Formats: sequence, structure tokens, C-alpha cells
Amino acid sequence: MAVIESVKRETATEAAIRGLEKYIIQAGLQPGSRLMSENDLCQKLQVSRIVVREAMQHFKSLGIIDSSPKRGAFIRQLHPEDPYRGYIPYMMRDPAAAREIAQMRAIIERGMIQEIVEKITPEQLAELEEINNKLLKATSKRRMELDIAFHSALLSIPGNRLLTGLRTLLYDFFQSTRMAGKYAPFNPDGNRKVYDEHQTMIQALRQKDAALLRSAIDAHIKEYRNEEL
Amino acid sequence: MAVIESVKRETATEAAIRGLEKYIIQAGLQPGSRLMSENDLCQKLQVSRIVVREAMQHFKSLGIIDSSPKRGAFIRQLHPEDPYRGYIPYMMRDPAAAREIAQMRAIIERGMIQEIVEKITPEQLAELEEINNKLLKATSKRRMELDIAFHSALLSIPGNRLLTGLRTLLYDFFQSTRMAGKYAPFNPDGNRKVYDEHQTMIQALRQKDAALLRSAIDAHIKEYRNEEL
DNA sequence: TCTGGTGATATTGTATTACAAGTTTAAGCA
DNA sequence: TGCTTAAACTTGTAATACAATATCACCAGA
Repeated sequence: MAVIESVKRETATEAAIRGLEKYIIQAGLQPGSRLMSENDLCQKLQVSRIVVREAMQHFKSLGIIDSSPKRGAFIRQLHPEDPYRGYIPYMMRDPAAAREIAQMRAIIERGMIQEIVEKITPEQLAELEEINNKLLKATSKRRMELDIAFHSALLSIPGNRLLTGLRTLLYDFFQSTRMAGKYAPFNPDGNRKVYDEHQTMIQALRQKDAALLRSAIDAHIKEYRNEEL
Repeated sequence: MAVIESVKRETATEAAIRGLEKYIIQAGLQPGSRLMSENDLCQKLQVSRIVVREAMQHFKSLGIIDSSPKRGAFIRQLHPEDPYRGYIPYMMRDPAAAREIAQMRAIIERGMIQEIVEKITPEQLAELEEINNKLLKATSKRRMELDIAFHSALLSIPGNRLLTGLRTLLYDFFQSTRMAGKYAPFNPDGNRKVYDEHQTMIQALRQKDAALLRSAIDAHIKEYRNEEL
């Protein structure tokens, strides 16, 4: 079966994006390095300044470079949350997204068990306890924040930027949209339940008991899974 | 402690990006919808066409919209790999990235165990077997592709776009750069070993034996972990 | 030599005008 | 109604212009 090739000709801007990427890579520019000026790029790439600026905007939008007026453009230090930057509003409009985010959350938390049992430090353990202690007497809204803080702290234990980059997506977004209503009802026992489940996790971490942590996380996650089907 | 506020004034382009996002959201534009023309946006946002085009480029770069010459710009259907689009070359230059990617891979695969044991279909199981059968008599390069195909197939079982979006990052990139050298040495027994490990996974999936799958995945992953420290 | 001021130069951000090439729409006609 | 043709619209690209500010080279003075 012959596939119809898209014969769309490459625009000058697309070519400039390729050229600029090649320049960045081949010149070995590191975070903090300054790119050559727009006019110089015009000469080098043989396109007008408009095209160069649109190519620059591409890399600005991705967070690869950062420019300041009258100073120039610089290679930016990548941040772990960059990849998802700009997408949240659009995921929010996708009804299937919430289910997938909840599933992703469950997968990540289960998958991390081994890592965090091995690697957690006393300081990190203390932080988890501190967050959870506050949770017991928190109001509804504050409780949600503290729950997020607790799970974010878990997420950061492996010291992996790909993981911490998922924070906004997995917790903030999830809580703020889909779960806001049902997750924080006027349930006076709710705090106690969440607190107890977190305490079990903390205990499992203290004892470095992966099996216990697994069952605690499963219990903590279960309610979401059922609701999201 | 007083934090020095960044007093950087917002540029017209940044304001236009906000305005354009607001327009897209509030107008309820769906994938396939056409945006108003650049000139109309100039009027609406009260900026020049250059600024409008740079704002458009921002959303083009993120994959939110797509424009074709002389026809207009349209809301694009988001694809799961979009968030990581454009980042791979820059991750490649980060020496810490390989370790984090390997760790992420291990976390995801372990975390998926429950899901895929529950949800795998006979067709998906057959696909895994087919891939693995080819692997036994594959040459070095082909073997790497088939290994990637095997794990990608695993990744797609839950039917979660956030997961499948990680494919390029977790497998293609990882294999193509850091592991290329050591992972595919001139080792005639290598195929057999990978084949056997995959077979154990397949058997575990057929029997819906989560514990067996866990140990098989752990064994399969272990070698990477040790090498990456 | 070091400091501070001063003017020239470089740089980005933004607007305007212009046009090519192709798409869409509208008008007019059979 | 259906078809043809011209008009209007739309994006991609270039060139020019200028404001505002950062940077730099230079020079004077202590």
C-alpha cells in the first residue's frame, strides 16, 4: 500500500530551527553560554531576522534558551518540569486524562517502592513525619495540600529529575481538577484515615519493609482506582 | 528574608501568548478547530503581526496548534510523545540523564506489573511471543531493536498515553546512546540470555503470576542498575 | 594604577509596509 | 442549479525603521 507522502515544503523557519539546533549542538553550547546575535544568525543561516526570531521562539518555548532584551540569548539550565510546561491546560480538557494520570500515579508509586526503601535518609523520613503530623489537624483545603506535599516528598526521594518533573502533573493537576470535589468532602474522619495510611508508610520506611510499604500504598491508592473506572 | 523580585517587564509577545491561550480555552476550540487569522488576532490583542506570529510559534512548538500556509492555524490533536519532543538532544548532553532514565525505566516497569498482569489480552501476549521468537536468531543490531520492541509492547499494555509517551525517552534514547556500546557486544550467548528472560516474563504473564513477573523483571533490569552507578 | 564618567556601538523588541503564492469565497453566467 | 472566474483572504518571508537599554572602549582625574 503506497502511503501518500506529505509534500509540504519545509518553511524557512523550520529550516532555521534545524540550523539553530545544529549550531547549538555543534558549538557545544552549555547552560549559560550566549548564542550569537540575531543578526549574525541571519547571515549564518541566510534568512531574514523574522525567521531567526521565530526559530529562537521555538527554543524559548521549549525552555532550551532564554533571552533578555538587549543582552542576548543564553542556553538555559533545563528543569525537570519543562517537558510538561504548557500542556496542563490542554490535558485538563481531555476527559480520559484524569484516568490516565491516576493510573500513572499508581504505577510510579508502586514502582518506586524498592528505590525509596533503599535510599531514604533520616532527614527525608523526618520530613514525611512532619508533614503527616500537620495533616491530622488540618482543614479540608489544607489537608489536600499536605497530602500532595507528602506524596511529592516521596517522589523526590530517588533524586530523579524525570520523576520530580511529574509532580505537577501527577498531584497538583490531578487534585485540583477531578478529585477536588469528592476527595475533600466534609468528612471529619477523613484526616484520620489519610493520616493512618501515611503513618503505616512511614513505619514501613523506617523498618525498611518493602512488603509493608507495598500494601500500604496499595490501600492508599485503591480508592482512586475504583472511582476512576 | 526579602526575595528580590524579578522586575523584568513582560514583553508584548509574552502577553500575546497569554492572550492567545485565553482565547483558545475560552473559545472552547477543539482539535481541528481553526483559529482566527493573524490579522484578526492583531486587532483583538492590539499588537503587531510579528508579535502574534511569535505567540503562534510558541504554541506550534508545543504541538498545541499546527498551521499551514495560506489556510490558517488549527488546534492539533495532542500526541503522547509531545511533551518530550525536542528535548532528547539536550538530555543526551547531560551525563546524569542516563542514570535517571535507567532508573525511571526500572520504576515504570516494576510499577506496571500489577496492571499488565491484570489487563493483558491474548493478542498482546501473542505479540510479545512473536517479538521474542525473532530475537533468538537476530543479529546484534536487530536484537537491540527487538528488545526495544518487546519493552515498548509491555509499555503499551495499560493503554495509557502518558506511559506510551515515555517510549522514546526510556528505550530508544537510552539504547541509542549510552548502552549502545556495552549492551550489544559480540556475545553469541547474549541473545539466548535476553530471550530466556523475556520468556520467563511471558510465562508469568500467561499464568498471571505477578510475583514471578516481578522477579523476572528484576533480573532483567539488574544489570543496568549495576552498570549505571 | 585604579576609578569613574562618557559617548559610541551592539542588541533585542516591536511596528510597518510590501509582496509572493496559494486557498477560499463570492459573483456572475449558462 | 452547477460551473467558471475574479476578488478577497491568508500565511510565509523580507526589508526597513526605531526605541530602549546593555555593553564596551576610551579618556580624564585622583
